[in-house]
Order: sequence, then C-alpha cells, then structure tokens
Amino acid sequence: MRRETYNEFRRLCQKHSLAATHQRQKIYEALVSRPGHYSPEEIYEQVKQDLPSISLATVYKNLKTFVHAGMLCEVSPHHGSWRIDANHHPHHHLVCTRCRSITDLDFDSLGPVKLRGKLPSGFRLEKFTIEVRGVCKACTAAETKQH
Amino acid sequence: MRRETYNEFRRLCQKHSLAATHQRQKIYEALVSRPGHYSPEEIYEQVKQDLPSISLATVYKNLKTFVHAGMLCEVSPHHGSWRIDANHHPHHHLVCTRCRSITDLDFDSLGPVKLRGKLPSGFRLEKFTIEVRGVCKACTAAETKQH
DNA sequence: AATCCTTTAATAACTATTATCATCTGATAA
DNA sequence: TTATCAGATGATAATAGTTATTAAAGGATT
Ligand SMILES: [Mn+2]
Ligand SMILES: [Mn+2]
Ligand SMILES: [Zn+2]
Ligand SMILES: [Zn+2]
Repeated sequence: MRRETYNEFRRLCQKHSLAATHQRQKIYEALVSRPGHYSPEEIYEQVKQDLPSISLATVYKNLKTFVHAGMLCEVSPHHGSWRIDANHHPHHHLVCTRCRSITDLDFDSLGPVKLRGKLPSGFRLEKFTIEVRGVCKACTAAETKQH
Repeated sequence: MRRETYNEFRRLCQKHSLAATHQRQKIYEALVSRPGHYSPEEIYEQVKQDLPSISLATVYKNLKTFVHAGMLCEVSPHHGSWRIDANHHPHHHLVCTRCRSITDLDFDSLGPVKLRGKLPSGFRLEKFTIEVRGVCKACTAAETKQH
C-alpha cells in the first residue's frame, strides 16, 4: 500500500473512531487502489490474496461501516430489491437514502441534461436516468424527534 | 379492471406473442392501476387478493417477461448486487443494460442539472446521481455477431 | 504488559430470486 | 365446439446474496 493511502486510511479511522485493523486496511486498499465498482464478493476475493483467512462477513461489515462513515459510496440505493415502474412518461426519481422510498419527480422539475463531450466510443445510449438522493420528509421528522 | 386498461393489456400481449392469462392480467393491473414502484412481493400480495392460488414465481416470471417486452421498466439496473464506489470526485455513470457493467463518466461530459420547480416540501436534497443507460461496446459487438 | 472494548472468523440463519417439472390453459385450427 | 399443443402456471427445491450470532483474538489506551 502506498504510504499516502496508508496515512489517509489511518486518518480516516481515527476520525471515525475505528480500529485500524489489517482487514480494514486491505479492504480499503482494494477499493481505493484501482478504479472500479466492486461487489463485496469481488473485494473479498481480492483481499483474500493477502489475508487468506479473512471472512466474507468481515468484508460486508466493514464495507457497511465505511459507507456509513462516508468513506465510500454505494453505486445505487436500490440494490437488494427489484422495483418495477409502470410510468412510461419521462420523469425522474426522488430517492430517500434512509428509508429507500421512491417518488416520481416531474420531468420539468429539472432542466434537461445536455451532452457535452462524447460518450466512450461504442456505447449506444438508451436513456438518462436522474436520481435525486436525499432525506424524505418523514425521515427528517423522525430524526429531528430523536434529538 | 377498466375497459381501457384491459384493451391495452390484450393489445400488448398480442404484440409480444404472450398468452393473455388471468395472472398476467392481474399483475399488469396491479402495476398500472396505481402509481408506485412496487417490489415483486408487493405485487404478489396485491394479486393474491383476486387470485389466491397464484404463485410468487409466476409474479417474478411475468414481471421479467413484461420488462423484457418493454411494457414495464426497472427502477434500477443494479438490483441484486451491492456495488461500492471509492471515487469521491463528482462524476456520472454509464450503465450497460445488458451486462450491467458500470463505467465512470466525467462530470464535464454532461451539462449541469438545474432545479426548475421546487422539490416536494420537506425533502432534504443530498445529491444528484445521473445514470446513462445504454449498451456497451462489448455487448453491442456480441449482439451484432449473432445476426 | 494488563486491561478493555472492538473486531474477527466461522457458520447458522434469513431473504430474495431462479430452476425444475408435472399439470393445466389459452390460442389456434379443424 | 372440440381437439390439439406450445406456452404458462403452481409447488417447491435450489441457489445467491446478505445478516446475525458468538466465542476467540487483536487494537488502543494506560
Ligand atoms: Mn417512476
Ligand atoms: Mn463511479
Ligand atoms: Zn425516508
Ligand atoms: Zn455490456
């Protein structure tokens, strides 16, 4: 692991009161040291090369911990449940990052997305999907109440 | 089921060479007759009120069939696998609807999204996520080869 | 080095989804 | 209308993905 990455890792662990374990170090490195959008399984396979006895559950737990701490992001808030949309009109989605609720957002609520550069060659565009992530009214209310 | 919805359903089934079964009719209706972004389980519970002996597997199979035919859409192309992103720079994603691969797309490749109207009251915005759905180079090549 | 609290590995449990297969049914043509 | 049959269904087994449990081990602090 690069010295710079290692220092950043220690700093982040301290900031979030997390013990800087070997496992966490390797998991973090597996994600940060190469571009990509990996699944827990892929991270597990990668880390196992250095720490053969690591458990898949440890990978899951720490990925959750890191995401919760804001050190990493989820690609999609919808993994884990298949959701179907019958609305054929062009529209966007409001997604609550707490309760995962999905609400339609009128097409005209946002200005159009404009292509500036070129897409990578060979990619055949089908459509733009815009998700607005945030915290819904109900979840905001619930959080406020607790404090 | 409204006459109009029923006719549309028959038309779509004919167009896609699908038998217009009771089960399909009720599944279609459960989605089209009320706004929402339902899971297979939720559709199952709804349809079961009319067809108590319907199987959950039938719901899954037909939702897939309908999505494949373009009669319904998936809310997210990422269901089923949790993917982690370590890239903290603002950026977008290219997602292949065939192989589900995810590629970063530079922030400047798209113009900024502008808020026009108001978001629904109480929704606390965190960030915009733009996914560009399409077919990647490899999948396009693979499809071309087959014909 | 001793202590304490956190983290880990192993694995059981659980949830979501898909596969299998015998039976049944909608569509078509006689 | 009835016969036919490819395609659809229901029951359930199997698989994939994720989370919970718990005894043992390891960082952090002193
Ligand atoms: Mn929608
Ligand atoms: Mn990315
Ligand atoms: Zn919410
Ligand atoms: Zn592809």
